[in-house]
Amino acid sequence: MDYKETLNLPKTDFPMRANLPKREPEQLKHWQQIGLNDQLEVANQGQESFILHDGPPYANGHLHMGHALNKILKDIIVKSKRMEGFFTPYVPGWDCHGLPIELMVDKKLGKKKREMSKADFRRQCREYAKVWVKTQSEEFQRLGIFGNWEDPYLTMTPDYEATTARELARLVERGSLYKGKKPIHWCSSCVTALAEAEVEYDNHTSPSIYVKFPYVDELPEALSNREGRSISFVIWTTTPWTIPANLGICLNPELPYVAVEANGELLILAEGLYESVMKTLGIDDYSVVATFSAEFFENKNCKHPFYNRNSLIMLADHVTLEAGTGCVHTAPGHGQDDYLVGCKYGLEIYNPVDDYGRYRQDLELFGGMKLKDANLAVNEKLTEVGALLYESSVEHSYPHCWRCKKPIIFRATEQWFISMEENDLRKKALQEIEQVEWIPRWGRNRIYNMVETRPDWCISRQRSWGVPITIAYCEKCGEALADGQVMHHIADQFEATGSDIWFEKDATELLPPGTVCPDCGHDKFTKETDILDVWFDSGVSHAAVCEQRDYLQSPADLYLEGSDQHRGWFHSSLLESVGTRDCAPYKAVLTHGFVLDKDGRPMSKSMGNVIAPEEIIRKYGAEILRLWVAATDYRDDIRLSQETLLRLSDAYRRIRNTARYLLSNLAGFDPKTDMVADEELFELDRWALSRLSHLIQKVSIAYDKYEFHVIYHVIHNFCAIDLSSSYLDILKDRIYTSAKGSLEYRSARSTMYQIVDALTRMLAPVLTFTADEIWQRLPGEREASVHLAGFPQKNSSYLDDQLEERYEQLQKVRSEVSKQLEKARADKQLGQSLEAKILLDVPENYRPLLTEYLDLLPTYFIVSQVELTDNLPAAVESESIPGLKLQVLPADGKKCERCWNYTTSVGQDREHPTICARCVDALAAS
RNA sequence: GGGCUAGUAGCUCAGCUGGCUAGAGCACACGACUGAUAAUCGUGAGGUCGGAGGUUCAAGUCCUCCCUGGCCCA
Repeated sequence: MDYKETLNLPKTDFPMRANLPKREPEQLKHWQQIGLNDQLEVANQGQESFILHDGPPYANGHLHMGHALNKILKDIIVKSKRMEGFFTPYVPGWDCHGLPIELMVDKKLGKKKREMSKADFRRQCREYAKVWVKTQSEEFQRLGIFGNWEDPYLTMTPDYEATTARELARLVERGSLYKGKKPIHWCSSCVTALAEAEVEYDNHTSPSIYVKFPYVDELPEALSNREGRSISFVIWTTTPWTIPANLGICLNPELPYVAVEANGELLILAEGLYESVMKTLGIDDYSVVATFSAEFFENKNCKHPFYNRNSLIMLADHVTLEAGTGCVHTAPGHGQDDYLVGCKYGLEIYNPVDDYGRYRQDLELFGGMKLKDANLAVNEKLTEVGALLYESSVEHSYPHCWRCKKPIIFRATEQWFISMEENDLRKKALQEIEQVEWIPRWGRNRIYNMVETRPDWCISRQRSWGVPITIAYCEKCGEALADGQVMHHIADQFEATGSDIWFEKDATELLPPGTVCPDCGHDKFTKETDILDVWFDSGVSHAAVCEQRDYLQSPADLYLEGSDQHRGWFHSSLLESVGTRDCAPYKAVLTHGFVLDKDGRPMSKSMGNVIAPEEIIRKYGAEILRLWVAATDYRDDIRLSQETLLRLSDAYRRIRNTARYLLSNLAGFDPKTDMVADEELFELDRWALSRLSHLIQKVSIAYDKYEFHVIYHVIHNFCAIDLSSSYLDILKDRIYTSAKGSLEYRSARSTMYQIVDALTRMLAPVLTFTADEIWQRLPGEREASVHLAGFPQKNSSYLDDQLEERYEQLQKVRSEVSKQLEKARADKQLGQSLEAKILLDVPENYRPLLTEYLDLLPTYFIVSQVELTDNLPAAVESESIPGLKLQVLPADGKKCERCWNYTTSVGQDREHPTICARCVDALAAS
């Protein structure tokens, strides 16, 4: 007789190999057929909601790992919150305006653009953005991310643009908006102002010149005897073209300065620098004739080297001894520090440079000249007037345009600003930062420091693809009509057709009928041509999305983006919301780090170290990508390498196989009729359920704290240790050999059923595909998808610390037994552990426990017999359990053909002479 | 240069307020099984905890400096 046929061997059609790249698309299709997404969006409606507001990715290009990381994290959170019982609608969004799209379209259109109206050009941009929204949407969905993909938010839709314009109007109503002249990064090639984020620093070779500014004011006492002699301040600069805009010289109030006599004239520079400067200038013969503090010179004047005007001497902290002369050339229209100190001393924010990088026509000496040629011309002029002391070149880090890569300039132009001080915006924003929960905690400091010191927000962009700044100018007097009501009137028109209307109609049509200039009463207007900074667009999403959709709410429960968004979206959203509503748009902000390669370097095309999500999906499946997100502590930067992916595939297989094995032992199991009552469960099974309950607790806490890597480790360890190498291994004998109707069989199956059911639920937010695949094979009546189900019950009645404690002790002994078995195996004494009998000499502290569990020990150790004895001549003493001695002997009796245990009962039954008594009983019972 | 942040075995992570020979899983090596089988089980070998000082009876854990990275700014 083939007794194998009488065993309850594992049986399942759940495949061992996942073949995820092929299976996942099928599952996605199935979900679509059953309308899963729609069901999820309304699941738990009426319950407490949890709103994770999506930060919009930019609608350009395929997804990279950063996108994948971000959206998968969000997805895990949304799924877990939903399974906890929250109502969790999730509306994905896209950032659609802005320079990068504009430049891409620009490039695509080429010369055609010249014949195009602004409105037509914008339509092209809109189409371009649409294509990428669709592409990225598909790519996100391929990752198993659930959400309202049918109705996402786009910053370019009419309703959204209307909100954007309204939000601007609200700021105007609050008096936060002003037009100012300020030096900003300016790309003469792209003819646009650049945001700081649009500036890249790269090496650049610039001229390096030392220039004399003749001092024309009262002399300090130390030099009073030099009356009538030539005295000059020496400045150093790498931008000769800014000399025509020079209005002053800055000295550091803390530093001593010296007058150096050389070649019959006096030069003034910082004491800490004069020696090196003299060396540079090639002057050997010089002497210091006086030393004095900078204070004396404050508000005194030099003369501009070639213009008939003064250059004011000022004091400022930004002057250092790191380079130059300690006397800093100051052009308030061409530098940030220059601007600030210029404001302080009441200088004009003077900018003689036009949009195209040329001096204005009216500039004396250089009018109309391109800046390219200006450095040379200025140097010539300086030489001519005898002011140029030295000229060379220097390579240094210099700002470049992020798009065209050309060097940019700093130049003051008229711009619209949101004031940080008006309405106490800065102060209120800082207060609101304190109200928000920042995860990790240091995020608070990061954004706080930025808000504390940031300048006013320049929202003007001299571009086409964006929401217009809806301000008109009186044609007659030029006064700006920045009126909240008027702007709301315009915004209302955006609601229907979008902001394109601003570029299609003229001012009279757009403004409320009868609008006249409040200043001069004139009724003809021109439109502002600047558009809004895209950060303003996305910054209003709390108003355009969370407030507009009745199933959402603002402030949102959570914003979740990369840590760069402390300066980006978290920042702009905060300022916009505080500026209009006096409160932060989020209750909590979670940040993740950046995806780096195996060496901790950023991934970049030029480095050739990029791993694309698409590649991972194709090779391993989206599930492995999701597992990677879950397995790593994302609060810091996270690395991604091929090895990591291989390791994760292994881990995935481990989890999958554990589930598969559990399923395979549940064939034909019906929880309705086969479940064993808790009090009837075998002790080992109760142990397993206690372990499971602990796991559920840990996982629940980890989901709550967004610590997914803990979930991964804890579940993986549970599968590998508690289940695979312990519980399931020990259980094999029982589950395979016992009679189907027996309590021992049903107890084991009831337990495995609970375990696999709970595991599947806990895994669902992470292993979205696999969890549902398991779910479909689970016995019992259940929801159509695991994603419609809840997390496992936290059944604390299974928790039994004392039981676990006892089994922990047993486990220690088991481990010692394994070691001895291994030695016996190495000595070729045995193969299968069932061939062994174990003799134990147990120390006092273990004796009561092992005596109590003596009957279980063979099962627990997976050997045929265990005996406790103090007579062990050939025993080995354990290293980790003092006093424990073990000896491995061949098992008594014969091997049972059915259960493979060795026992003396084999041969006793006449009908079944090759099997043991226990198996005979089992056969009789089935 | 500034703000924030990180550096524990090949990989991913534990190590709380300083306290027993620094842990886990995976990978690796070796072995067993062939009734989880492109599985499963066991055993083993891997770390001067980025480096150097210091505080302490005692430091991966506290302090200082340095090195190497990351994000954001200048």
